[in-house]
Amino acid sequence: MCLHLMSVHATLVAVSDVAEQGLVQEWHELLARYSAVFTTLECRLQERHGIGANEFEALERLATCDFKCRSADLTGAIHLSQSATSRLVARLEKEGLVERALCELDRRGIFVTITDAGRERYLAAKRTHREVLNETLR
Amino acid sequence: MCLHLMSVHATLVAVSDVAEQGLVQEWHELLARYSAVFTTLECRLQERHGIGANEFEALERLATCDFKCRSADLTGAIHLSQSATSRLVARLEKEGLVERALCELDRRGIFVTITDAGRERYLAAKRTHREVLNETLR
DNA sequence: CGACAGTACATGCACACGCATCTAATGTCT
DNA sequence: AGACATTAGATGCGTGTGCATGTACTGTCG
Repeated sequence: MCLHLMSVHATLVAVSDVAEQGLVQEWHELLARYSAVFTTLECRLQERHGIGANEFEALERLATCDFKCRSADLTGAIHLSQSATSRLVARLEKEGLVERALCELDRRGIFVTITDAGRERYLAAKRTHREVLNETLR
Repeated sequence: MCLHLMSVHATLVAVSDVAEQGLVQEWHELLARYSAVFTTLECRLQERHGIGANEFEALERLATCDFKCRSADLTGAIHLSQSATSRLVARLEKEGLVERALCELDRRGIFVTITDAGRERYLAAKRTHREVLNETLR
């Protein structure tokens, strides 16, 4: 009776342990995968086009979605904090790849628009980006 | 004839575009997934146990693999540069969670071993860690 | 043995990040 | 209209990171 309960308990523990191990393994694979892709992207985009992986994501967003892109929208698209996005936009602006425009309806917000130079840089970097994804995702 | 070639070309472009879009989408999902898990881990591990997600990975590695854990082994296990690993170990040591021991055979290297306090901290944090994985991985 | 390349880890440096906070503008409630 | 909470974005600050380099040690070759 007591043994019976113990074995049930042991089985349950074993089952949850197995499930847990699977979860941990999944996380480690996710981490390794992410890490490999991101590092390679960062490296190759930087050396060929002078922009980081996050900068590229922002440019891509701006190049494809074009209108109604407020700073807050970018924060949602790329996975960064609001402050990091703000500085990211500042960097891109300093490089002349984007422009900040006041939003007349809500003068607290700003519109971020991509410049011609930004679009050009994006199109060039896009090839490298896809190339890296091809190499590193499976 | 010319039209025929053009349509073949157009089809090939379309096919490769579709494949490319799939790859991009896969990358965005990977990024979003990683970001959600890591951020939550970082946040909850920090507030409950005073360690970051990378610190936890290092402790887990040390707690389970125990012997022959050189600093370089850690660099391989967690996805950080050699210098970041060095500082990570320094932080853990300052908190009394690990110890650095000289390696007699090769006096350039060091062995990193987990302390009792470190193992205790790890076991406590492990629950939180698994909990977060359960919540955020699907 | 002595010089010289290679390896393991530490460290100076610049920089990107998140958190907390600030500023300016908007909405809301009386 | 005036006071107060809320929101968008900027910024000071502390910290973690990668790159380049430094330091100590090992291995090899003449």
